[in-house]
Amino acid sequence: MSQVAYLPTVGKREQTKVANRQSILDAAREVFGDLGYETATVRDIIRRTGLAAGTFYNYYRSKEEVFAALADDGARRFAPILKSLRNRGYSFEEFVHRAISAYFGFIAEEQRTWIERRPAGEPHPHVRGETPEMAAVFAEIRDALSEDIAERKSPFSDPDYMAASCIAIARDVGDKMLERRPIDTAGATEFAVTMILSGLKGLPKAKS
Amino acid sequence: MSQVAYLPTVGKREQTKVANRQSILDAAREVFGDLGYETATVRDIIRRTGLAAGTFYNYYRSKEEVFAALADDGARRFAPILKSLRNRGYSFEEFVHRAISAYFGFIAEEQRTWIERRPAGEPHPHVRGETPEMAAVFAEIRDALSEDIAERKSPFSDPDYMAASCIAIARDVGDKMLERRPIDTAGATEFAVTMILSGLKGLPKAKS
Amino acid sequence: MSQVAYLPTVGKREQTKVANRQSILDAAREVFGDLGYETATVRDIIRRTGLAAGTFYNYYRSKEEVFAALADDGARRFAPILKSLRNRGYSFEEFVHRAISAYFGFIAEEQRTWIERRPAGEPHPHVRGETPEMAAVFAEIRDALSEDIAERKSPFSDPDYMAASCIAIARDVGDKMLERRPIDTAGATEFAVTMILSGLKGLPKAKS
Amino acid sequence: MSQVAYLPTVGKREQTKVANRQSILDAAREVFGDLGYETATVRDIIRRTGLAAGTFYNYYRSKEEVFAALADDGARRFAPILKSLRNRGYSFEEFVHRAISAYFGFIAEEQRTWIERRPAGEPHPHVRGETPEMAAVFAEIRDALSEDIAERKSPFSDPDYMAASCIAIARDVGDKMLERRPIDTAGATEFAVTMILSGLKGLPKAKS
DNA sequence: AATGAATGAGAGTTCATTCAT
DNA sequence: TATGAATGAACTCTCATTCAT
Repeated sequence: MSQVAYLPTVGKREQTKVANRQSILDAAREVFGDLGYETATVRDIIRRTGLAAGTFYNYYRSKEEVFAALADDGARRFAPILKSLRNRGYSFEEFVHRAISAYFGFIAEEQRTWIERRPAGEPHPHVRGETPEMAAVFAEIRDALSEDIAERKSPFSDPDYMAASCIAIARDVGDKMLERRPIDTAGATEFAVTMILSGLKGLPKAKS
Repeated sequence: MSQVAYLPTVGKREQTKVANRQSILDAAREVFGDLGYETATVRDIIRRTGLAAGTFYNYYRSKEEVFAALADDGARRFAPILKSLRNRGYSFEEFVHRAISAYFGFIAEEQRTWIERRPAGEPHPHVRGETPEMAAVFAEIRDALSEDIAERKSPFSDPDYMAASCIAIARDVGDKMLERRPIDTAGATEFAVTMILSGLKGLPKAKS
Repeated sequence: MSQVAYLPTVGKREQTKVANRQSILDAAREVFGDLGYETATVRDIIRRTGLAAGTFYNYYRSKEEVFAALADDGARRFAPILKSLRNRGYSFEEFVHRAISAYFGFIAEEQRTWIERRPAGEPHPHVRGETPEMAAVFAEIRDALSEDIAERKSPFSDPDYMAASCIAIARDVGDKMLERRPIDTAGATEFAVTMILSGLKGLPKAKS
Repeated sequence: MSQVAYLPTVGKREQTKVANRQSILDAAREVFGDLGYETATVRDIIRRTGLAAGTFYNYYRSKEEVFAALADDGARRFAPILKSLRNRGYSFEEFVHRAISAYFGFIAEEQRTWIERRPAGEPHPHVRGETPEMAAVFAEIRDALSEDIAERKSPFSDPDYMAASCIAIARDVGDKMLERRPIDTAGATEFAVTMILSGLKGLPKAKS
């Protein structure tokens, strides 16, 4: 009666469902970030959530599934940017610049939203401080770059090593960037792109 | 009884002690290689060893400790090479070349000794196909590079990003190198060094 | 609105109440048939029902209770036949014949209605392929027979063993009968009755 | 030193191992008897044992495996008797008599050793009061009988129903026998054999 | 020292049942 | 009355670690 007709009513049930799903995702992101994918357990996620053990399984069937959901989420949010990258007829230089810039922008934004407090002593060298979202987006960038390099019949030798190098620089400079305050995406982009492009220029041309 | 009295010998005890320690290390290396550090369990190591469960704890107190021992082992073997690098008055170019070359040589050798068969589908992007030794040596190289870059009052801006980039290239090109047959350390070195050096040259000079 | 006013009707509520109760019973019968009583879970029943989990508890308080309801149902349908058996002054031979015949007829009919597909490999010898209804009717027959034997001051020794034997034959021949195609109740009845009656005749008379 | 040389020494370890294995088997038998195979859980068994949860798995890998061990045990103890039955050239009458007698003897002995106190109210009609051993031995008898009947080109019709009947009588008279005090295996055997043999004699000859 | 069974914490998962909507 | 998400107990099983032998 007191409800405006054209607004879809959202019951309290619906609300808590959404809230729970979200809090599981949030908890999972934190746990994956803190512990790493392998070390993280479903129970860790649940605990951080305050929900009952069984509740987790109303939303996701396994650790893999939450992880995938998180990764998909990142990939989905990043998709439009990436798409714009793929379609236009950019020069290689332009492409690299935009890709790196987009990637750095994304992870900076991620980090900003999830200021995770990481205990000072790294529990183990293999644990990486990425959220699944970042990992997924990184994978997208990696694929885009590899593809672009492969497609362009690059004059340079060994596109495989080339792609690996570009990606390596992007990832590690990105990581370093996140450790600084304030986070300067423009500067990091500038650095990485320059490093990549002039690095590539120094390479010998492929034998024809 | 059957021992010749006047020759200083190692007692049976000592022998098996050494042998056991070694066989634990060997098993651990295989297991870490096959399963990754996180996924590997002490049980896995013991199983591959043929020893009793309790025996493990006579030598190492935990998975971490074997891992560290393995890493130390690698670092120790790599130390002389690295030392020679640090002491002489090489130019930066020379230094980079030698460092990368030494690193690639080391991991290629490692890999040759431990042809680990890794299941085709990477279960997760974060699992790396390195032995603890490689990881340790990588860390040494990283430190050496960072230090060298920092020390030289490099004319280039942002030594931190620079070091990160160099290291990133070294690691990822190294990884790719290991996937090829035959393993061509010279070629990979050539590539990585060129990429690094010409990349760095393209960077703007630091503001003075 | 669309209901004709002057006809006494069952409200929608009543209708769905009946329908729900029935669909729970149907689902339960299938589940018990497929999985066996012990293995079956309330969840299994609910799932096959399409109803919400909570709805089950508006009708039955537990698995035991649905089971009992199903059994009662069978017993109730069988009751008239059984009653006719108890009241008339049949000879023992006649009684046995009619009882067995009635039992076999009932279970054949049951089976016909609920062609349960049972997985080939019996997971365990104790799981029986009966519906609760069959079990209940079997219990009725067992009681009737025992009673009749006890009442008749049978000349034969050991009415307890006698009853057990008759019942055993009835049950197991009945089970076998259900496995054949076409189901031949007349033949099975013939066999079981003959076996029972001539078996009993061979027994020694009770000591007087 | 104080040990007699030709006696195999049994360490304390060995002793407790044997004792534990046995106490698991004993607990399992009780639990299966009380709860039935489906309802019984590994935890139930462990609990009755006083051992730690993990200890169970040092001996058996699953509920199935303990069950099988128990059944095998019964079958193994029964094997010699059964074998003597299969080999000799007994008449059918003689065969049946010996088989039933052996079966009743076995279950009486079982029961005597494991006077399980069963709560008065049967928790559920499907739960049978047999140990896995009895079940296994029953299966042996069933097979032997079926085989023998099938082999003899019996003049009687429908060997399948015949076997079912014989077995049914054996089982159910056996069950009843166990409920009486004192347990009279001779009497029960007499009854069952007579019932079976005279029952069979009454059957029509097979059509030739 | 080596052994290997015992231990008990804890992981993943399912289930009966409740209760706010 | 129907709904279905939340709950938490309980289950199976594995693991690191201890300790009597």
